[in-house]
Amino acid sequence: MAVMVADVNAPPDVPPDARARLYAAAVQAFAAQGFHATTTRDIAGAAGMSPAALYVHHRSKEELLHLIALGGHRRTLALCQEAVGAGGGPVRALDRLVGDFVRHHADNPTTARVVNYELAALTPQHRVEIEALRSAIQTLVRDLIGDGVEAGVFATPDPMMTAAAVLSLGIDVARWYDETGWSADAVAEHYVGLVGRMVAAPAPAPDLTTAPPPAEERDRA
Amino acid sequence: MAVMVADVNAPPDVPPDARARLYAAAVQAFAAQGFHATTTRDIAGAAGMSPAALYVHHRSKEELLHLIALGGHRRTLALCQEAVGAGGGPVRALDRLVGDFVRHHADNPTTARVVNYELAALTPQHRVEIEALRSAIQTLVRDLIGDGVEAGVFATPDPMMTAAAVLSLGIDVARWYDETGWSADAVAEHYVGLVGRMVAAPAPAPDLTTAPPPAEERDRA
DNA sequence: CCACCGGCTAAGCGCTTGCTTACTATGGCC
DNA sequence: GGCCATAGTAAGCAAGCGCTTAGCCGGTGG
Repeated sequence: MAVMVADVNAPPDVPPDARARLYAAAVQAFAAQGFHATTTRDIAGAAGMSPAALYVHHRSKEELLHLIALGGHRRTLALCQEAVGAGGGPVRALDRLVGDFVRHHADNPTTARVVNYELAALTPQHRVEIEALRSAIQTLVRDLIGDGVEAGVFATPDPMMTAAAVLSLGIDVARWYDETGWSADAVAEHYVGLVGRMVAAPAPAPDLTTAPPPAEERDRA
Repeated sequence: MAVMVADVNAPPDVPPDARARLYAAAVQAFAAQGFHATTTRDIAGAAGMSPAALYVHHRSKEELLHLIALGGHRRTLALCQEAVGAGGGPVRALDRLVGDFVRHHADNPTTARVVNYELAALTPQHRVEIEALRSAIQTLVRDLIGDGVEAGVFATPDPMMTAAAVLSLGIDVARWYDETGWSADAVAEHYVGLVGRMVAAPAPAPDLTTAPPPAEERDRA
């Protein structure tokens, strides 16, 4: 039991030592091989300890996964909230959200992979908790895009689907980022541009007395 | 459940019976719980057979995964090749590729999840083989976008990154599609629009004697 | 009628798993 | 020094794992 700090989320714990080492080793192992392919011996060994040491600092292997997922989701949600809360209107908020979201996933692809692809291994209760955080993130992005459309600065036929696409773009970066040599900033910047074009309103609106065309007027051939 | 095949590629075998049932059960189980959390008993049981029956029709659990991954990737590659080979120029080809790619991943999210998220469980040799197919798909999309940029019908600062984004959009659909009530066609159509806007050249080119501005002229605020 | 053969299974082998137990070493405090 | 709490370990348990073995069963050809 030991310290039992009520665990804020991860290793801001008293000794930044063994517990944090186990946490870090679990992140690496879960990301590299998946939760179920990782043994408690793997984790303890990578942290330089005997198999039983894991249970001195953590209740179970699943609790480690829960800790990682919780911390990761809280950080992502906070990042999104800051982007939206900083003001400046939907355009600036979406730019910042996409930039920060992508940069975060490129800078932390290992954690992000665990956070996004290992959730099936959580207990039902923990799953529900994490799913609520994911839902909050999704709602935030949906509302941001919806607000922009209402304000006339974005144009997209279905804001919910577009929100799904924006989140997809960001999350999936973690899957392939470290196979590339690209810098996190370069990818983030590029993605801000892509999303900006995706949702751009057709014209800067020189005339809004007459009803604007409902988007979808792009000429392709 | 019983048969549930619907898969074109994998079991072109003599009896479309036990072998195909095991294959289908493996797809379901790998997608739902992951490869390592799935036991050979799970698969055989879901196929209505005893544990040992799996080994009458397949060499190992990993061979089943390999079969699934191979079939899935071949189908996706073929779909991309058809879109590009159908002619009509880069714009039409990209429209078709995105539409078909997204529709395929929405119609077969279960297979697609295995195909994209369980590759770490393959043996190194099988991994290499699958990675070659993925690389072919990626090259195809990169070249298509690159060609469009050269032809002046697309504009994007980094075609390789944009290709990564396009593939991300399509692949990630499989992760969330069946939590939604959206139709595959609706998602596909929407995504064709999103990608079209992402890569659209700035103007339909009414005047090409003067050099066109090198993209990035979007007014935001 | 029988020998055969492929599909299928009951039983189980050797090994690994997550986790527990019983114990030792260490260091601060009276 | 005596004491206890804490961090850590060696050993091991019950359960479950992938896969094999030996043999049954029913249909088919001679």
